[in-house]
Amino acid sequence: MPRKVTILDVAQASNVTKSTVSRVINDSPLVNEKTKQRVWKAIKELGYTPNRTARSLALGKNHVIGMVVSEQQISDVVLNPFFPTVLKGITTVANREGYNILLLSLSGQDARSYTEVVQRHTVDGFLILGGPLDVNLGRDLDKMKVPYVFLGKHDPEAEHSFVSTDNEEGGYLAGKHLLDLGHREIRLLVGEVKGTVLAHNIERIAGFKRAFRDSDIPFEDRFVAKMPTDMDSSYYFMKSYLDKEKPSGLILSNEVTSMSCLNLLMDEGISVPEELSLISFGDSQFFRNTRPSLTTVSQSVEWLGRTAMEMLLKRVTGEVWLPSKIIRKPEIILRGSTKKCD
Amino acid sequence: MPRKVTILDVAQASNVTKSTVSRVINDSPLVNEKTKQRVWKAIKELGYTPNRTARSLALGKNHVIGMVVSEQQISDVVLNPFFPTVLKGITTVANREGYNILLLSLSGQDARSYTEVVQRHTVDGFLILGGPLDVNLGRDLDKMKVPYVFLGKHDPEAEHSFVSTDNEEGGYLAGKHLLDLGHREIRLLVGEVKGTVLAHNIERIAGFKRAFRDSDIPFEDRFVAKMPTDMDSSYYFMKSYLDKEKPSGLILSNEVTSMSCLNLLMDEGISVPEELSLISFGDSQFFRNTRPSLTTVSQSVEWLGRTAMEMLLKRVTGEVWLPSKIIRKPEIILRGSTKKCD
DNA sequence: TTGTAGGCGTTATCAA
DNA sequence: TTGATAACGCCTACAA
Repeated sequence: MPRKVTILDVAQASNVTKSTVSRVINDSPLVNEKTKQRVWKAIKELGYTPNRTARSLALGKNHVIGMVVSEQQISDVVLNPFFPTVLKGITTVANREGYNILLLSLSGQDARSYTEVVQRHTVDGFLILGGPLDVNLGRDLDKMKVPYVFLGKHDPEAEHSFVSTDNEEGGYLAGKHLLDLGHREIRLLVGEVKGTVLAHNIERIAGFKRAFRDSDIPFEDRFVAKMPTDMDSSYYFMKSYLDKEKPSGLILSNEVTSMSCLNLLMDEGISVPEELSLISFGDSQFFRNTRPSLTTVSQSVEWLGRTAMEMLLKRVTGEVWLPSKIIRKPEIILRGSTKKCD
Repeated sequence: MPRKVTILDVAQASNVTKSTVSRVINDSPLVNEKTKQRVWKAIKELGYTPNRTARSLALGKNHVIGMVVSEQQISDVVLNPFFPTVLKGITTVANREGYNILLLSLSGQDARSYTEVVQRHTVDGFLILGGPLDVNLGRDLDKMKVPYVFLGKHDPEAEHSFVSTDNEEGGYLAGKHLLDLGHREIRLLVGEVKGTVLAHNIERIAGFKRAFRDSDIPFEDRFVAKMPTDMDSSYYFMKSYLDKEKPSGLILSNEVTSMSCLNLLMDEGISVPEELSLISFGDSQFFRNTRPSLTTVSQSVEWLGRTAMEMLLKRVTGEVWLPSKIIRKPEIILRGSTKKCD
């Protein structure tokens, strides 16, 4: 096998030095038209393609974005439509701008394991997928001048760069919708991971309470409950929960638990929305194709991915360096799973 | 901001040269225990982490695998559980072995765009996700000594490295199962992409026919039909198809069209399996959680991902270089969507 | 056991 | 307009 053809081979073949070849492939204006043609000819004939690694080393830039997914999440990925959807948004922008995505999974959650990754891989920036992170991470990365954007992490108080949806508003919308329909026995069920409720759900609960205040209806603690997040456990949780509680309206925090719930209700012969109104948080497209289709507080997950990537590339190129936040208002998409309480 | 700490900084801090530091971080045996300790101490204190790009350049290796997804596929990714599932298998192995995944999307389908990618990115190998590829690609990559594995591409004739399931056998299993249950009006519906039937479906059709031969039942061409693959089109296709045809058994080629079909049958009030028996090809886990749960010809998608990655890494490390093929027999998982024809 | 020196493939800064 | 030459950060003979 012929060894890889380098810039030097091209230089010799076209009777110039590497410098000139380098200028040619980088489209520098200060090179004679004639030699330029000669060099291109040699490039074509030899089948030369610049080596990215060498270029990265010289430039300190890669055109590669590290997409950080905690190991826990990467296991949850199956059947949870969040990941592929957000990835679609991310890759759309990345391809358009000539960047590639390096999948990085992290075992630890501390800032140190991130900064280690930062140094190990010469990536131009990090897109960090949600989940509970060290509070100082954003600050540390900023201090190290490492471009990053959090996706789906919503911590309005901190000076981080992130793209997220307004979860408080989402909780409000869901609660308000059911209350407006006349439901009084309504429940918000939020997932718990290892005993803790994730930040976005805490915000949703806050919004949920606001809906009650807003409607002058007293809120009671029993209106909120925690549940497991995987398909099987959530199914059995729902089963026993509905043995005790008899809500007329139910709000679920993600696609997986909503599917479980839908399955259970079908198995138990409880009809939606006749006997129970159902709302799910989740991607706008997902519950369009269930039976019944679900009224959804929409997350626009693909939009999240696109926007986060665009924000990140602006930081990478230096176009906009300052930390910035984009919080998108969710919308409630009315479909067939909610009706007036009679 | 302090500039990045390099091997030289460590060397100076510990009163040795870069060579020694290099030996220490690469765990070379020929270095004094005492200096080793001294160097490690400096590494810790300075927070040094080796730069991967530089290392790649020197070594010609990266510990990065390029995962090639055609642009068409990356758009199909949403809601199609194949991608996240296979990705889970891939990342599981990659993490275990210390490799990372670089997402590469390709616009072209010709060998040239691949070889270009091969040279551009210094990745150690390519995992190439299914779909219709240039027939010569495998040969060309082999010729260039570029490690690769096709995933889900099954071309038993060619001397390629690939991991796949035995689609012919899958078609056979599905057909045989329905015939054994006494069904005679059965249909195999395969997706068509831009007017062409993908290779794996052609094989399934062959197996489907074999099931008829095997049962001494004459096969008729009308038993096989092509259908669109996206959620909406396939729904409307099914609608008009079932207006004309009245099968008692139906086999669908993937998760998306099966969901459409399930939705349509529910909308039309056709009960499964009482009025129609249904079989889907797809991941073993997916249809466990539909109502009814579907009898599935299982693809073990996660296994595919794991196995392909393991095979690839063996080629990358040189442990096994020769092109090899792994074809897994599918199994039929009996669930609630098929019953005896009465 | 450690140091020296050259190379991996590019880019960038000077001179010429 | 082009050519030397020195980085970029690490690895590895070869020498000491």
